[in-house]
Amino acid sequence: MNIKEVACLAGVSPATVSRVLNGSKNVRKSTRRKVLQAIEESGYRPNQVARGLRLRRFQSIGLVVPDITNEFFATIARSIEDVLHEHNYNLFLCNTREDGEEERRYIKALLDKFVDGIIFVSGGFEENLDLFQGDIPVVAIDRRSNLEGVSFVTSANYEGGYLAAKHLIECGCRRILMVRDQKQVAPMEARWAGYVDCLKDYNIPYDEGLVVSIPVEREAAREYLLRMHSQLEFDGIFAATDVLAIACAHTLLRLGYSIPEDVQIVGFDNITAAEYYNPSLTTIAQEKEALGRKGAELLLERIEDPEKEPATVVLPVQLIQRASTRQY
Amino acid sequence: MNIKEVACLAGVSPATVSRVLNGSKNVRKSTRRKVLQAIEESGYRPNQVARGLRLRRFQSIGLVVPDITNEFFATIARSIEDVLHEHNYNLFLCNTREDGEEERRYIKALLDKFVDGIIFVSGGFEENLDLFQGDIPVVAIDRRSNLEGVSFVTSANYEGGYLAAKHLIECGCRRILMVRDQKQVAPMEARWAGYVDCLKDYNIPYDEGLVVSIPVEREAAREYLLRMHSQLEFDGIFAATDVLAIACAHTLLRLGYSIPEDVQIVGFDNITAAEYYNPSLTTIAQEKEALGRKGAELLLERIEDPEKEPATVVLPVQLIQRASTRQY
DNA sequence: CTGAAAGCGCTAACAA
DNA sequence: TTGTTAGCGCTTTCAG
Repeated sequence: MNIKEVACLAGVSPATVSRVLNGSKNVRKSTRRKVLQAIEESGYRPNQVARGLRLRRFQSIGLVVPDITNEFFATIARSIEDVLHEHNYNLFLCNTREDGEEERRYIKALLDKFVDGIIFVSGGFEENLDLFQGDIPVVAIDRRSNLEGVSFVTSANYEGGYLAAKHLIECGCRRILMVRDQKQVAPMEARWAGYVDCLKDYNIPYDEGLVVSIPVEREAAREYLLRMHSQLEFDGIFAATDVLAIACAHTLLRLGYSIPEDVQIVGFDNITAAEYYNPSLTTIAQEKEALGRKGAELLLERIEDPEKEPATVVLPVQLIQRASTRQY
Repeated sequence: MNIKEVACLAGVSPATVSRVLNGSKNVRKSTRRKVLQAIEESGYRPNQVARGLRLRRFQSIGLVVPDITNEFFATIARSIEDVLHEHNYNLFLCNTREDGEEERRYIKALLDKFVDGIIFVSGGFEENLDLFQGDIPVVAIDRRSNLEGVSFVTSANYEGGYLAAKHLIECGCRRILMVRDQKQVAPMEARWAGYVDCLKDYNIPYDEGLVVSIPVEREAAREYLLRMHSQLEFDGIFAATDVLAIACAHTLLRLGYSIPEDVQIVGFDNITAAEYYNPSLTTIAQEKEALGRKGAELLLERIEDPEKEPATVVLPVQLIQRASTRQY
């Protein structure tokens, strides 16, 4: 069933059907009624591929994430999808498995498929941004892009790092281990910088040996602590993600440490598991929903109005105090 | 840059470029070389929307899930995406928020966009399956569809329920609370049936009061236990999902119970949090990766060869023993 | 082995 | 207000 058949059924031309479909003003009321009825009867649904080819817009956008099973990315994906759905856009999901090569391949495939825009939450492969030469609107979430013409939504990571360190210090910690991603991506650097500056403000000497850079994987955290815990002297941990924080806590508990008595821990992200872990995890909460939502809104605005300037949005973070640090 | 321009550049017709692109045998070697070079030079990439319109295949499939932030669904989504990516297919993500109406809307939108197939992991709204009248291949994962022509991949849920109950009994439990989804979807019914049959086999009387049906939400589990724990007599819990199991454990620990000393708990799914929870959670593991992978493979097979019969695949489950039950 | 031409289903400029 | 027509970029007969 295509537009021509519907036109026949309604006794009008395809153009008129198209007009009705697209809400053009220039259709007589009685004609519109006829057409709508024909559509109803026939159960006709316009072919969006044909429409996309003609309009060079496909009412769909691409989302590039490193790992959809990571709750942080999944939450962002969901809120993006919410916004898109409200606006009748569809979402191509691209899961890059943290692989830069794959990321490139994906971006290319997306461009072939005529996506109207791309949201990019991916993994610090800034070189890949060369691929979109201003062809279509792009929004980067979380990890910065220094590319012209790309909108950017992120959390106040520096403030978060500062806040985490401050809280640990106020809870009595003096030797704070920072467990961070080895990748030098912007959010990570910012969290680290906040931690460093906070120590300085509180006159606590910065010890490079207390900063450990590892892959953001449970195994890496575990392996590191098993190997090093006895040689390290620390009374607090600032883990740059909750996943790392929980892996650290888990390992330390196994080793016989008490939390928060021997070691206090602060994470980052406020994933669901943080609340349900035992002991529940003090953490710096990001507004994950808002990250996605805002990103999607910025993208849609720029799709509808290409003149619109790219924007940068920084969302606040918040300390959520739970049982892995001492009350003060 | 389109096929015509490339053809010009190579000094051939668009048809020939198309032949090269699609690996047709009927192209002289030297011509092929010329064309490939022109493609290379121009950086030409075929427009997949135009191709899709022409071929009536868009090299993309739709994935319908209730909630992508649920690790179970996210893992399935990732493994599906893996398979699709290998075969150069793209994935439309549809997150229905457990809403039957939305699900309908999504399915329609997918069909408009000419997806070549649909994978359906969604929420027990079987009435929605009427929408695909055998138009395109459909695979249902996890929740059964009794529709003709739909392939089906699921885990051995009955066996899992049986296994869970058996383990608790062998660990000494006699009054086993089953906390289950109130929705009467097939996998849930099967887990419950396994539990019931196991009790029978071990001559333990079935007490209806020990089966609690609630929404699969942390809050619901917590609220229920807070209200009922003192009136209920139980020494074990079989929670029909790990999310429920962890919520139960969390609540009981708060109430002063010890796990596994006072109450032993078995979950279902083996999500990551199950291992990292404290105490770590004994659970029935599903092969989540395989669910998605197998589903995607079945779908692609049927897309490539529409004659292929729909298949049903049941994947095994496995008891993972951890600290929330006693050794025996 | 290669090219010309038609057409996938839709929209938009132009004519009537 | 409506219809006619051309064409989005591709593939595929059919001729040559």
